[in-house]
Amino acid sequence: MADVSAMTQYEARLRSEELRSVINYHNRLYYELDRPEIPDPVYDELMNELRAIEGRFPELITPDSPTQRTGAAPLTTFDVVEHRVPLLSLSNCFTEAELQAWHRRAAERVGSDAFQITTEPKIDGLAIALVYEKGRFVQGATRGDGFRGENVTENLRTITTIPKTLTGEVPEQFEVRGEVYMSKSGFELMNAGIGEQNIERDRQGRRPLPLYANPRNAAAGSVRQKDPSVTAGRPLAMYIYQLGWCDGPRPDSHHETLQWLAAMGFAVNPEMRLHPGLEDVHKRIDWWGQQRERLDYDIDGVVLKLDDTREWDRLGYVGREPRWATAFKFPPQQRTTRLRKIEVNVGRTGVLTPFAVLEPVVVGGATVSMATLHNEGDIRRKDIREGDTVIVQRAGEVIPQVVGPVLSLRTGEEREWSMPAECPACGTAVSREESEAAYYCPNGSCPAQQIRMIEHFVSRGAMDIEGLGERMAYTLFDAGLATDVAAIYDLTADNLMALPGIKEKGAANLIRGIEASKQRPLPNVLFALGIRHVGFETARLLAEHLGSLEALLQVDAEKLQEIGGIGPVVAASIAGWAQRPENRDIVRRLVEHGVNPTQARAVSANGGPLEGLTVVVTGRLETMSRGEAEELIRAGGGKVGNAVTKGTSFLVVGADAGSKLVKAQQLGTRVLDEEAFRRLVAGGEESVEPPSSA
DNA sequence: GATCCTCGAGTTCG
DNA sequence: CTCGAGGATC
Repeated sequence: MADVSAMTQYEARLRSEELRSVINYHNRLYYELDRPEIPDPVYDELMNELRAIEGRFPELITPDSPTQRTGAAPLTTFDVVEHRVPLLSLSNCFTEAELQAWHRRAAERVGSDAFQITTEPKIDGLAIALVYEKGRFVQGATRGDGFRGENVTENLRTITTIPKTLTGEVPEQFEVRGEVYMSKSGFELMNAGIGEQNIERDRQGRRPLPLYANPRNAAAGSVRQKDPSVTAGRPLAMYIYQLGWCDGPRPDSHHETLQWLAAMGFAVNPEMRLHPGLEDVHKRIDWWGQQRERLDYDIDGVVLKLDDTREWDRLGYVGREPRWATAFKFPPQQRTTRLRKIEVNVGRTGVLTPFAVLEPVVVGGATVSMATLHNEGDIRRKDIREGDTVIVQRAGEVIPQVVGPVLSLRTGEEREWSMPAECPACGTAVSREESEAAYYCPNGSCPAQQIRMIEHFVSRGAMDIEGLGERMAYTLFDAGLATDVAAIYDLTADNLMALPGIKEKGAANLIRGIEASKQRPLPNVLFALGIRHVGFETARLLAEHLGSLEALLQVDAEKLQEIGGIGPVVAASIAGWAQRPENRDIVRRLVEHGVNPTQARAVSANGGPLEGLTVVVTGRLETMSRGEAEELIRAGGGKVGNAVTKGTSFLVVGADAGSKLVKAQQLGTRVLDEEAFRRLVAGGEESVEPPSSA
């Protein structure tokens, strides 16, 4: 978002005009066509910027500004329903300070800060109002613009969690409000189903059906189907969160109201809580921030309401937003920012990888300033240009990713990008194999590649040299002390102390780390050499075949192919590497320096509890590290898998598990938690537990 | 020859 | 985590 506080009035006017037209455009896509082009948080951000500008320059507010409405005009294909009491929106809080400010304002009007508050997860679905007469469901409508919505009664009748008739004593006429949503698992299944239909359609030469981007869009699209039988086939559900209007007496508190509604037969979210004060609310919000991925529905925040409904009238409204409620919004997982330029990174194999240099932006709690763009083809496909406003998200909550440009914000100043003709590190002309996606720097002595090679050599899983990381690798290379990986073993304490920032102790530590690395197992050493196509797995196979480091100098491409898992390409790569004089020299010097790989422990013959099983680990484990878990699997005679496939025996799942867990559920793969996994490894689950074990 | 699976390589932030 | 590509398998 642009810095509004620094804008001149003239800039603000231009920007607000631009934002208004962009937002109106997206409103139309979203509300009328149900085909949003940008994700909700991005839309929210545009709205926030416009609000910020209008807040600072109120004279710029126009009657047609999207901030002056709560939605868009309803679709014409459904009958219009006038809401007897409008469905308004909630104010938002993004920080603790904003939340406290809301609480303080409420406390002033209540005359005390000792009031109870309810919280419930804010489900990302669509708001719906249901009208009941004499205990029967008679009408359901979307929120629309808050005053008038669409009559979608027939479609809502197909949702099983919406009661058609109520039980017990109920008011003559009343309205309830809630959220219609689609579960995450239901959404995955539905999209998978559409995917299968599309394969069939493709065979028949028909156009594919559109996939829904997320559960929210899927829910909205499903409720607004012309044919109720289509809606009936969609996995929709509804939670009621409020009593609208009511002909008759109603409870004096929000939590009692919800209990009352639940007794009538409505589905009420079981996660609703009553809190004595704001401190307790904070705890619940923090908890939700941690746990929200575990829910089977998307939430984008937590809704707070004063529990005492008699206060609601006294507190009233600010504009369109009630003072007695607010929504605490979680930091968005997607944001927009400006893509300043595209630069190129050189990998250890010479692969050139473009990455985006971004205007720093906070996404999901971390400041993102760079993101990989994979390769030139990907940039073309997504039509990403330098200067674009782009949507950034964190894949799997961690790795920043550029989703794509916001086309509607193009100014015409953006520049298309293509791979430079020369390597940015050494200036050598780049090349690309016809069939491959990546460009390479063909210069083996390119400094960037050499540094990456050293980083790889010393990294965890390879020689694992303590005290030698990315930074030190650069320092050594820069000082001419690490011309190749074998040169590391020529280092002396005196050499090191001549370098800036290294004193006696640091030098001694590093020398000790280098010394210790000489005893790494053979697979690690082979992996460390950085031979193309030889990752850790292939290095293990190779180690079993070779038996020693020296044997690498005698390899033969034909022989290598006899090893299961090694084909012609990998064999040629290994043999080619071993043939080159500079590589032979490295191996010889390593051996001379006493790099004496201990042979890999023979794969435990049999009898292990995991014999013949492939195990995949995902999520954050509580009592062991990822590496320890993998060690346990191997020790038990099992194989460590990277991805969940139908060959996977079971999945060990920790906290915040992501796509792997979803995949396992789809495939019906057995899922174990840490506890069960430990039991299995410890002695097999069938084994009889001795009575003494507690 | 097509398809499924596994592996390799590059990836960001704190 | 994601993509691309190599290897195994039918």
